Amino acid sequence: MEELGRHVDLYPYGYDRTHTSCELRDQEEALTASETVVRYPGRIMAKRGTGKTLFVPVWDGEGPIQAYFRKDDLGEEKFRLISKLIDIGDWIGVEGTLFRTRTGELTIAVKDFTFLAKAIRPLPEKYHDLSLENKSRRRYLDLAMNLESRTRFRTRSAILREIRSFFDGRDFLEVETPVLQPLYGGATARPFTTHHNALDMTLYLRIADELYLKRLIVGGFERVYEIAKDFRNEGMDRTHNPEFTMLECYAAYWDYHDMMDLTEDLVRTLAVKFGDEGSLTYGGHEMDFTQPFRRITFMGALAEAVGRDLMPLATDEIAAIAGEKGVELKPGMGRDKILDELFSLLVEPDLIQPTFVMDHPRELSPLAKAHREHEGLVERFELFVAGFELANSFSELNDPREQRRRFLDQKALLEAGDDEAQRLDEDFLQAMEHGMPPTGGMGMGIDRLVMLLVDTNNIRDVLLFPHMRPEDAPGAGA
RNA sequence: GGGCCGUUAGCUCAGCCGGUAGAGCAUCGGACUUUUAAUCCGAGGGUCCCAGGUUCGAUCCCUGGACGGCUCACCA
Repeated sequence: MEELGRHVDLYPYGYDRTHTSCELRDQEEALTASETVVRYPGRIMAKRGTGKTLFVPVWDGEGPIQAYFRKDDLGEEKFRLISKLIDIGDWIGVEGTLFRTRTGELTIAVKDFTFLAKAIRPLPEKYHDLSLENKSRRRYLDLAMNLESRTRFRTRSAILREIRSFFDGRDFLEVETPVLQPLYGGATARPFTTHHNALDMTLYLRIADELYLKRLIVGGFERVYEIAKDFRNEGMDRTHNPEFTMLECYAAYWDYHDMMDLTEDLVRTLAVKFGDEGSLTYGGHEMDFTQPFRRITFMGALAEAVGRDLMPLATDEIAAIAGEKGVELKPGMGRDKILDELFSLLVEPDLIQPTFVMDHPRELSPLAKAHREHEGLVERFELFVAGFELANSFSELNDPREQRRRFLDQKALLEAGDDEAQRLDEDFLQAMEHGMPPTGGMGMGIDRLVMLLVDTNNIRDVLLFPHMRPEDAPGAGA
């Protein structure tokens, strides 16, 4: 290091690149014929010396190009410096002409080279994958070592770009609403809590965007969407990270049927773009998105699974059936909660092909509008794919009087000890009292969507920096 | 939060019945002028996750803790 540092600048300020690795490959013929001198920067990923020559694969953002150092070309001193002092992991720029070795590898015959950044820690070993923990904890190493990993995250980016283009093309306005909220709402979940010093007040990290986006509908924006991080203070596992990305969209004058058409259109568009002609393989399941998505009702699917219509039954009768089917009944579970558990157990696992489940029981959906025909139900749908919920949508409740009653019901649940019950948001109610047009709304979990499209069963594979406990936790070893 | 499994060199991993530890890659020294996981010769590198306990002796057995993986519960 010291010896090297005396000779050259190890951390210069830039490098004038003439070609990327892709461009070198694409323009090989012309560049080789004209013996053009190219300048190519990247990271050294291996080092193979044969005495008075040295072969060094140099990777840029897209892939490798081999650099070839030859003593006769560089001179005794420079060749010695290079072959001794460059290491795997270093960033260098090489200048020279393009040729193919006799084994057919596209290679730059190096005339000159510069360090761009000297690595003082080694890259991990290249024959085995990093452990899952190290991949997640030190994503930079995963990305440095695995082209598939880079590709997966590029795909995630492309999916988000496609979603934005989909909504932009349908006159939806992309907006940003607060992450820090004095009151959280729009979903049932425990929040992260923080504190604003100057105002000396408690603030919450949002668990959903819903109530702010609806305020915008009240304000007169007819179509809005937001792609944003939400935060939920719940357990972490293969499909849950404390912060995750959610898409929410709202359209004035729409009901949940309109929203269902939009959702189907969006998901099909993505499946066509990122799948194999509109079909996707996920966890060994083959799914076809080209056909119209199946549409079933919540109670209808349950009736089929149980063998009888549960709608007319009283709570204790439903509880008895649920108990028989293996639902773990807890005290305080209402009728709709039991139905929901029964549905999760009996119906959801079989919803592999894209399926809309419609018209849910009312209690589970405090922000959805009552069903226009069926007492006790709301106008809601969930989209299931590969057995998990991908999207959730309502004809949004826009009657402020009814909304207040629903909030009061939730408040009663809260006081009864349900710490996930929704809070009464007076400011939101006041907005709604000014009049919210009939509105359709939809939310979609983007991380799960990406998991589906890239066929992985671990959310950490689609999050660049998934949440991990600190390696050196306070109190470790105590 | 519960259950099961794991934590050993920079990385990926072996380590038998309790006797103070190994491989490959990486690193360092040497040989080699077209290599592809280059090859060949040689060397260095360890708080065996942490704290207790049992034992003449613990990487190994026991207890507790930390972190990780799978899984169940909760949730998206």
